[in-house]
Amino acid sequence: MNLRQLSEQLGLSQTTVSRALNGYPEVSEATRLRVQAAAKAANYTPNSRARKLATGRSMAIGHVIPLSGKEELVNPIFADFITGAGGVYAREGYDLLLSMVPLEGVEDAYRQMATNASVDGVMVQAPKLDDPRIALLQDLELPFVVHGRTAEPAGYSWLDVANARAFRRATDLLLDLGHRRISLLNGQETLDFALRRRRGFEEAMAARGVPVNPAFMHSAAMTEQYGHRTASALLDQDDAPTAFLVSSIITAIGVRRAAGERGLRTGRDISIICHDDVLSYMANDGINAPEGPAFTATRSSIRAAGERCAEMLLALIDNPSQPPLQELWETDLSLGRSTGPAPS
Amino acid sequence: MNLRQLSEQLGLSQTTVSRALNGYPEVSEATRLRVQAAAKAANYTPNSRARKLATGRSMAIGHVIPLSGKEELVNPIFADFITGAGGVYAREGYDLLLSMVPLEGVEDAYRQMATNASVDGVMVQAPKLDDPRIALLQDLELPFVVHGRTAEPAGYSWLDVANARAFRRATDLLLDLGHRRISLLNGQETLDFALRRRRGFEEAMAARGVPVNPAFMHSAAMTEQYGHRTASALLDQDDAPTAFLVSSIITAIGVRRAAGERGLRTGRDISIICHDDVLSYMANDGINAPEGPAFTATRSSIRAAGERCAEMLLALIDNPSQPPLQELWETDLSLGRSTGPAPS
DNA sequence: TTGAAAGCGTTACCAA
DNA sequence: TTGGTAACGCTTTCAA
Repeated sequence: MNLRQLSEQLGLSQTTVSRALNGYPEVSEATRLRVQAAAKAANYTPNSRARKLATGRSMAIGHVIPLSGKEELVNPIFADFITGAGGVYAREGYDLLLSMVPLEGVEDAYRQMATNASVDGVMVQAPKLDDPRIALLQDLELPFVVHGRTAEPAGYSWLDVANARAFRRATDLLLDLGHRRISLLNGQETLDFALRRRRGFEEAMAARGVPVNPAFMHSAAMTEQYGHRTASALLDQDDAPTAFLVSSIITAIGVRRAAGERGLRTGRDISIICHDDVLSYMANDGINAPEGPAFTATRSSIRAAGERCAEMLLALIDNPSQPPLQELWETDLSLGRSTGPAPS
Repeated sequence: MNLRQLSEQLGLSQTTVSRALNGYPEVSEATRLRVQAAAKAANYTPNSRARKLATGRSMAIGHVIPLSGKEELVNPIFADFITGAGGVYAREGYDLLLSMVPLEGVEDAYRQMATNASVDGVMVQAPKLDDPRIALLQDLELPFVVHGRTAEPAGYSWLDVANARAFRRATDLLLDLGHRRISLLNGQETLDFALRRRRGFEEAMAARGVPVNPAFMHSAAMTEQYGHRTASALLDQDDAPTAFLVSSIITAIGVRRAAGERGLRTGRDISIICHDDVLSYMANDGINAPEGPAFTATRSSIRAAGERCAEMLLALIDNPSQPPLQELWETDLSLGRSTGPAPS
C-alpha cells in the first residue's frame, strides 16, 4: 500500500493525504481524521526511501568511531554515550549510522557522509586539544556536536563536564585528608579532557603550596596494565604516594591490584579517587565493593550526556543558522571505601 | 553535479552514463573510460537516496542491541563483533544501522526495520536457547545471520564457536593438573552458549568419574561482582575449589580479587581458566599480568567472527534463495600464570 | 552499443 | 481547503 493507492481508495489527492498524515494545518479536521483512520486500517507506512529523496533529508545521524586499537567502542564511555543518544534518535525518528574505521580513515568517513549526504549530522567524541575533525566538519558544512571540547572551544556546539574543577575538588579533598604525596594517573594528554584534569590537579596542589613530584604524574591510554605497572613502580620506591588520582576506573583496577600485591589496603594504607564509575557494573559499583568511589562520570551521567548531545544536534539540524549550543556540566563528588585519611 | 548534468556534459544519455559507471557489460570500453574520467573530473557521486528509491534496496544492515541494563553494547563481545562486521559493510558499500532499544522493544525494532525496509538484513547476537527473534525474522522475511545458535540450530544461518568442546578441553586440562574440586562460574544459562559450556564441563567431569559438586556450579550475568561474591563464598568454605572455570574475563577479575583478599595466589593456590580474553587490553592480556590465560574467544577472533558473519549476511542478501550458511569454529587453548597444578 | 521514457513513492509549489 | 503536477535523481525496460 502506497500513497497513491491510499488516496485513490479515499477519493482524495495524494497531496491531501500526504498533508493530512504529516500534520499540515491547511487540511480540514474532518478529512484528517478520515485519512488517518484509513491509513491505520490499511496499515499504511510511507516509504522512507521515497520520502528521503523528496525531502533531501536522510533522517540519520552519523557516529564515527575511530579504531585506535586501544580505545574504540569497547571504551565504555562511547558505548554509554551512544546508548543515550540512540534513544533520542529513535524517539525523533532518526536512524543511527555507525561507522567504525581505522584512525587514519576517520576524515574520509566524514567526507563520504557529507558527499553522499547519508546523514543529516554527526556526533564527535573524545576531541583532542586541537582536533582536525572540527575544521573538517565546518568545512563540509555538516552539523555536528562535540562531546567534550577543544582548547579553543568557540564557534561550534559542545557539551562537556567541568573536568578541571572536578580534579581540583578531588585533589582538595585528598589534601584535606592529609595526603601530600599524591599521584596523578591521567589519560593521554593529547586528549583535551585529560589536560584539563591535569590542570585542575596542579592548580589545587599549587593553591596549597604542596609541590608536585613530576615522577608522580603519568599520562597514557587508560588500560588496567598502565595502572598496574605505574602504581607498582611508584609503590616500590621510598616516599611512595599515599594517594592516587586516577582518570579511569579501568586504570584504577590496576592500581588496586598493585596495592593488593603489596599487602596495602585501599582506604587505609593508600587512597584512590577515580574519575569515573562507568564500569560500575563490572567493577562492582566502584573499585572497592560494595561502596567504591564514584566520581564525576557515572554511567547514567554519560548516558544523559549522550541524550543531551543528541537533542542539541537535532535542534541544530532543524535550525542550522542558530548560534552554537554550549553546555558545561558540573559533577558530583562521592566517595567510598577506597579513600581515607593519609597514613601517619 | 548529478547524473543528468554529467550526461549532458558528455553528450550521452543518462542511461549510458549510468551503465558505464555501474559496470554493465553492454557499454563500449571507449565510452566507459570516457565516462569514468569525466565522472572523476567532475567529482560526481551518485545520490544514494535516489539510488535507493530506484533500486528498492537500502544498502544498510541493522544491528539491534537490547539494553538489558547489564549486558548491552558495553559487552565487549558486542563491540568487537560489530567492529569486525562494520569493516566488511563499509568495504561492500553498506551502512550499519545501530538500534539500541530496551529489551522489550527489540521485536518492534525488527518489525519496523522490516516494514519501512530501512535495512536489507539484520544481525542477531547472543541467542537464547529458543530465541523468539529467529521465528520473527523468518516471518518478516528479513535476511539474518546469528552469531551463536539456538538449541535447534536448523533452518537459518549462523556462526558459532564450539563452546562445549572448549569447556571439555579446559576441564580435561584442570583434571590433568590434578584438580578435583573445580568450580564453574557460567553465564546466564538461558543463553545458548552458556548451556553448551556447562555441558562440556559436565561431560569432561563425568568422563573421568569425578563428581560435580552442585554448589560449585553457578550461573549469572557475567559481572565482576558475581565473580567476587561467588568466589568469596566458595573459598571461605571447607573443601573450597582449587580451580575455577570462568565464562568471562570480567567475572574472572572478580574471582582473582576474592582470591587476593584471602592471600591466595593464582597459579599456585588456586587456578583460573577464563573463557575469553576479549578485555585483554583492559585486564592486561589476561587475568594475571603479563601472561594470563587466553582461552577461546580472543578479541581478534571475535572480530573475525563479525567479519565472517557480515560476509555471510551479504551473501544471503545477494541470493536469498540459497540454503542457510552454518559454520562451527574450533578454538585454541592457551594458558598463562593463572593456571597451575592442584595444591597438594 | 546507445537512448527514450517509464517508473520508484514521496513532497512541495502553484492554481483553483 | 483541495488538487494537479513537477520535482527528487537514479535504475531499468523496451526500442532502435
